[in-house]
Amino acid sequence: MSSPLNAPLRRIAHLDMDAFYASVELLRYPQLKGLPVVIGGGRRPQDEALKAAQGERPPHWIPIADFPRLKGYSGRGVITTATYAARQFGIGSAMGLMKAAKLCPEAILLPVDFAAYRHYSRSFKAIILEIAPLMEDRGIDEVYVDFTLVPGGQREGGRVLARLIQKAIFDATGLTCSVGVAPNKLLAKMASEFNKPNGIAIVFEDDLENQIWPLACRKINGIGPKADEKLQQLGIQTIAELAQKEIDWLMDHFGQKTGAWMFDAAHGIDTRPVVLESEPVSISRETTFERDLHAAHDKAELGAIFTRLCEQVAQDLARKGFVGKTIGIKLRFDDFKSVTRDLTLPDHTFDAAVIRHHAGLCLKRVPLQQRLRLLGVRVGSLMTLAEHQIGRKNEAPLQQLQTAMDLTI
DNA sequence: TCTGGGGTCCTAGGACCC
DNA sequence: TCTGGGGTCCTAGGACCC
Repeated sequence: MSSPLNAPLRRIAHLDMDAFYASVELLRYPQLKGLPVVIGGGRRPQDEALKAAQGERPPHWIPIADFPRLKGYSGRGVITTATYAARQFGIGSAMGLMKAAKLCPEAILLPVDFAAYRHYSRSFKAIILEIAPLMEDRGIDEVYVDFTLVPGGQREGGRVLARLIQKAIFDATGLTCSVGVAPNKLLAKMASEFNKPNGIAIVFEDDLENQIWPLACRKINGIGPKADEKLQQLGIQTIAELAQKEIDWLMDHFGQKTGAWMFDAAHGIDTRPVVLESEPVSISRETTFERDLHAAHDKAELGAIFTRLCEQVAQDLARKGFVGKTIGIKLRFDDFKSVTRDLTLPDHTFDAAVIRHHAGLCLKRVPLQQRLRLLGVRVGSLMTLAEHQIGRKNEAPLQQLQTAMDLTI
């Protein structure tokens, strides 16, 4: 390495809460410890019924087998997460609730409670920020933290600071997490999976061949099912095998950008910084219907849902202080194929009626013979309301300036 | 009885401008 | 006078992630 002698090693941590939703629920209902518990549902009438079904049982509990008897039942819920005890039965996230009910009828079903998870999410992130100020938010249960210049961040390669953060989070919330510390985000993310739950893993540059190369390519954040399948067809299973390929070969098979990225990833190279703040690119709302709807036959119902989605997006924009000028829709048909349409306005907006009107124009561009299972509304090309207002103030002088220049030319 | 919701980023073609 | 390339915006689809 050509870095100056006294320069500290770059030490990036990835912290991942252990079984976050399930752990929060177990904090609230310790009686459920050790039992198969499934968290899911997520469809409004059902969730209401689920909460109403509490009766003699503690809040909102029912065996999953009772689920189909709930008012508003549509059978369309999926599992968001399952406890280890439930996983023993073969239940996994994204599985349909009915399939889970077959696998383990006595499993306890809890409704998803995002407000509670957000509360714990804010708590653990606030604790990290007190200890290490350079944190990147990666969703409700994950963060990256730059340990490089934090006091103690270099001790034992980051292990000492990782332990301190784990303890602070556990003391304040009762929740455990797993931490990986490595020279960059890519490796830290992989390392945080090494010793789950409540574990710490430290990776140095020299550990690449021993610790990273034996892993499946799928373990690289960014290689999903499709890329993995293609790699397998090319005879590549492990990261070691990926690392043996020439960059040109990878670019030929996966494109310039992806090929070069794969080459770097396989060699443990990742120069992405820890990003402290970022602004949203788009805001959307979508919903899967309780039953498939037909554009003509269910016109009124569909129209009401469409309008509600637009109003929700408009509210979200206003609440977060954004305006957008690309209005888009998403449809999913009964065969699960989806299409999108969008259009860009001359000016930004957060007006529900404007969004509704242009979303409606988008909808007119889609043939609607097939039944629909999902409808979504999105607003993109965002800017903050504040920026937008400044822009408007400058509009008049700018036009004057342009006119003046036209005259000059 | 299949398959939620909210995001980001990339690609690729066409329009349009210089 | 067809001949070229670069840049940006728009739109549609898809992979991937939490």
